[in-house]
Amino acid sequence: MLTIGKLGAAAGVKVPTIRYYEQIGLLPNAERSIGNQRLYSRTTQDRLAFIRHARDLGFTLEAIRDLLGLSDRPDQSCAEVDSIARAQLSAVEGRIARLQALKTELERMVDQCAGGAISDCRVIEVLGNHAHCTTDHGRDLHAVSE
Amino acid sequence: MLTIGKLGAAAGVKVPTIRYYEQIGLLPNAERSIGNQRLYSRTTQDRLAFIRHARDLGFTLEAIRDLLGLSDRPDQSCAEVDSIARAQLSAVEGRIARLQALKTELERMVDQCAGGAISDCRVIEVLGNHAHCTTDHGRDLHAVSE
DNA sequence: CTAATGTCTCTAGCAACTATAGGTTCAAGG
DNA sequence: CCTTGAACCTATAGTTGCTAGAGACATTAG
Repeated sequence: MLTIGKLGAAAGVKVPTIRYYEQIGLLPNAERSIGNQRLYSRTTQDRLAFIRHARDLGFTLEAIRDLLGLSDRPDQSCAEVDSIARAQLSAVEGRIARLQALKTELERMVDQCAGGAISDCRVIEVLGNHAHCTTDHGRDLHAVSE
Repeated sequence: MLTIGKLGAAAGVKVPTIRYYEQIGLLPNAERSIGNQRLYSRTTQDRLAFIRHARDLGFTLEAIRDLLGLSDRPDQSCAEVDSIARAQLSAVEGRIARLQALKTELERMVDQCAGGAISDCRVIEVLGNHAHCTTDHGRDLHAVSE
């Protein structure tokens, strides 16, 4: 059995984050020692590693909750798992496309900066006027990963 | 003079967002009508357009605050403006690289899914074990744009 | 004049944590 | 055995950039 600190170190997750995951029900309520400290088994360590890895891949906690629920029913079809993963993939692809457009615009901006006074600054100029942009960079809502 | 609703429509910013910007000091306290409603001039409309555009390009509100402060001193060097823009560019570039790694991993995951039962599911398997990954996708903290 | 829409303030909520405060428990050293 | 310090506990508030709601006042169209 591991203490919360050891578990965190092992999984690469900070201690308050583990308590937070327990609080929102992603991790089961931990067993407690006589002195009321949390104790974790191998099973929980695996579960936390799963969560951590999925977070690294940009899945939301809600998606992870679903994936964990599905992984607890090993005899069912993995169609739903697949669809969650595909949704995540296409979210990532969309986000890349958006960022590419931003990158183009930002490059144009900084390339045009001649290093003079602010009154002539292209960056300020461009920011003040969207008509200077070549790409249709829209809004980038809902980041795929924190 | 525009009411807050007209201003929002003109700039593509929602009304509560405008009030929020005023609250955090990004926009000056608006003049008021006799009935205590906010009234906006052309100047404020430009300022809001600037903010909106910079947000679209992924600048944080803090960065925008700095840019606005700088743009109010037109006779100074634009070196600082340039450095903020370059920082944003490199943040975007880093983020693209990260997302490319995620994309690779997600594609591998979903490509390997044969559509069988969850017990054989590659997605669950890969998520449970980082050793299956080819790329070193780390953590993607601090999204460049919300 | 009335009804509908727009505006006002204030408060709370979202994701996914992180930080702080003030207290308890545990393991090691003297 | 006792003390010190690290690690743990709970509970609450803060982060970013908004968004949503409640309940009251202002404005405008018919």
